[in-house]
Amino acid sequence: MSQLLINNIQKYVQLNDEEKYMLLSIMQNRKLRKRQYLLQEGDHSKYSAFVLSGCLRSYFVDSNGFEHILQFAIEDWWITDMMSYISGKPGKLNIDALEDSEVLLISREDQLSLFEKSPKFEKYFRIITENGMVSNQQRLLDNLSLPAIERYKNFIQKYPLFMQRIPQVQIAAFLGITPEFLSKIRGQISKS
Amino acid sequence: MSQLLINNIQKYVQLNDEEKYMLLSIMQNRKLRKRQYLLQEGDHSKYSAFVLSGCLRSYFVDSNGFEHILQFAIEDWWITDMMSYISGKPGKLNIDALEDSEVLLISREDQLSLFEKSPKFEKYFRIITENGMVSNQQRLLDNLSLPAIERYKNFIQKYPLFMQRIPQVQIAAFLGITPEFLSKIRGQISKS
DNA sequence: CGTCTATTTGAATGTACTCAAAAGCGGTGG
DNA sequence: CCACCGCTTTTGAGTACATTCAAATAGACG
Repeated sequence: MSQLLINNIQKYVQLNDEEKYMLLSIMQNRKLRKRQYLLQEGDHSKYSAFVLSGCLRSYFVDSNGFEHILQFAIEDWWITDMMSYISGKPGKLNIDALEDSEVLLISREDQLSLFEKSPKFEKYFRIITENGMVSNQQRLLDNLSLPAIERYKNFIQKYPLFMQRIPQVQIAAFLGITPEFLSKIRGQISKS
Repeated sequence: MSQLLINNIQKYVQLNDEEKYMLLSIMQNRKLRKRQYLLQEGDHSKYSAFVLSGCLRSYFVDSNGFEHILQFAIEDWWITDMMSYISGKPGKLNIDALEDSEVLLISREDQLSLFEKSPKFEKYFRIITENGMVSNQQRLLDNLSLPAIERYKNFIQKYPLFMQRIPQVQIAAFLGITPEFLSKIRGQISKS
């Protein structure tokens, strides 16, 4: 199963056997039940997780108790509380499983020592971080420039896979609207 | 003046004289007048810019003609249309100068060849990209979870330097509100 | 089947926008 | 150095998008 990670990396850099071995020997496998936390607010996010199967989310709980979702991660995606992961400080995010899931964990320490051992790993993470940044910027622009109905249509188009497995209440928390309003938007769309 | 860039890099990695020379020999100096474009929508963002002096902004113009600001960059900051810069495709952003400015430009090609020549450069850009991603995520969460007045208060706290030199209409376009509404918020704050 | 959660629907409310106009401010030329 | 012009900020009234709260309906799971 960890072949999924190797393949993901080899989209960007070619690894030799030694490098593959180094990587796999430091990554920890963990299974999560649906609704189980990988990380809770206030924890130090010691690990970054690569999803082998299932679906996780990272989210922030605001002062009124509302959840705001930063990221969904299905198979072949990375997820962590980056802020806490790179700073080593306690984070504000929660990460939990929306489905029974299996992940590979890498600690920041191990990741940095991997970078020292082979620049290929640094290159790989530099590239996926660049890509992640672009996604975040695009999402920010969508939030600034589009009304909720357009953001929802974009979401459907961009992440058709998510639609089939993620409850609407979670999608609303990702789009930045209430579940009630998302329901009204859907009614509006299906009539037109 | 390009010492500013060297110092910025040396916060994260130590460069020897050869590396400094490699870097400086490929960076192009450019002066911009106030209101001058560094990049226009539809262009390929060939360069990433390090600001030596002055202030630039990157922004998106929506279908109604409204501007939404993704980033301000003053001295010691990098700015580009990352999406276009890394993909090589035409971008949707504009970048222009809010003040007379001076920047150092690096092309993506030269940047990548720098990475090949010394992993220190890749490390540096990996780190600042990670940091940029964290800022973007924080901003996204603010937009999702806070009303405009709180976002404005956060902005003042976080970027006191910007307050003194950036017009309110630009700050409104960054916060995702109209200039009229920002003015009303300010009235509200100064009364309390 | 029954319980718990997710979704839909509706009425009242609030945050932020639109449009219009006035006031303030800064740069430029006479 | 002042006057004027253009641009930014303020103010106000009316409106719209999205929320809140409540209740009904539909779905999922043991």
